[in-house]
Amino acid sequence: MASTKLPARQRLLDAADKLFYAEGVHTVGIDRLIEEAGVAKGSLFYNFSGKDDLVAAYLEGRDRQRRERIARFQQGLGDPVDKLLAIFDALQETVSSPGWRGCPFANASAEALPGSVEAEALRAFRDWLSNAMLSLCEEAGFVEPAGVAARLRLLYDGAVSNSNLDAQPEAVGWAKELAAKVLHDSPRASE
Amino acid sequence: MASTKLPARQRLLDAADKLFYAEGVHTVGIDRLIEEAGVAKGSLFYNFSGKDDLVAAYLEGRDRQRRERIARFQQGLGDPVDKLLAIFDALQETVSSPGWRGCPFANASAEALPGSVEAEALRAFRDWLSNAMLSLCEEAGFVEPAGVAARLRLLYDGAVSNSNLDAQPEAVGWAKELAAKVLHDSPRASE
DNA sequence: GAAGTTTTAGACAGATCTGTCTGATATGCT
DNA sequence: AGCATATCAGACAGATCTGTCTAAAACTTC
Repeated sequence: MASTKLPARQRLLDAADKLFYAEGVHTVGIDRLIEEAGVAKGSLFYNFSGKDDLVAAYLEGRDRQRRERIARFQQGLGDPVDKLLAIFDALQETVSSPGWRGCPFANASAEALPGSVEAEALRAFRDWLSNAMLSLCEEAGFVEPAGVAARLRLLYDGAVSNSNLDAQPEAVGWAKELAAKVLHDSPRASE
Repeated sequence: MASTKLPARQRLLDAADKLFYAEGVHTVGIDRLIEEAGVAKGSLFYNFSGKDDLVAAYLEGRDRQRRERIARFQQGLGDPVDKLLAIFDALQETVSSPGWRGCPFANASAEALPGSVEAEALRAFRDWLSNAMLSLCEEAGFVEPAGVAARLRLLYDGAVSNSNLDAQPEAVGWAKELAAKVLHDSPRASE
């Protein structure tokens, strides 16, 4: 047999990532999780302070994953406009991956109370992406970087929402196309 | 005192509309509902077959509301392009209303199973809106009506998502602006 | 091999939530 | 008045879910 018996903590994280995303953090209970992970209930509470803690860890993992994916697509690009468009390429990969079921942060916090770990994770990722877009728009020398960034954000959100709800992966392509148009048409200060 | 003591069914619908939207269909339990409505628990099950039935009724009401709002903004307009843009005006009103907390259908079905009343309600509204947009794009004589409609849908979804998650009501204005650009730039068959 | 850490299986407590049931009471119609 | 419908208050059942606890076993590390 394989010698790769991962520690309980890791198996729980794997099970959480799979089940929480596929079925929802509220829907999946502790019993389902430990069964999927193949660990005892006690191990969950030994490694995590509770379900919320595991949910937070799951969302942190997704957050890190997304940032890394975007960074990977931006690697080697110098032009900030190219970097902005690369964000849509990263999204294309995200929504094309098997089992795509929409933004994990939005799903988890859809009916969560403000201040919950779910709501905080959503906010953290959104703020990071918004700031990243804004910085690139400033770097690109747009006269109104905030306005350009906001429009890109709108297209990004639309693509996420649309690709999920209508199961249309092409949505990201349309969004990128419109984003390119916005970037092309927006006035830039002469350098 | 006022003689306007509404029947239990109506008071339950009012309470459901308020609480389900504000706090989520999963978060709000039966006890909260009957307390808010000021009815006995028995009355809930006398008028509805169960919580799901009440959820369905709540979502049906929201669906009707949205369609009526769109119809109201389209009233008197002849040009299909104007009617398409009027959809964004209706959305502007929607997201500007106090207590806006995002699309009720998306919220309710965020973690719902496929086939649930929540998922069905979401699908019903989405299909209706997509078809309405497509019909108007055809009527307007676009060479590729489906592509134009899909792009408008993307902008609509982006505006909904963005206005909620970032609390930016201006998002709808940007979406309408981009929609106008799409409608203006898309090729139309000569009539 | 001894000591400390990690994991196991599962019973159990405590909270919560949907839905049922009862029996009395109110309301509206004829 | 009389009868069907609608509503009331609340106890109760049954399911589910998070988290605790226990006592033994396995694994690590020195």
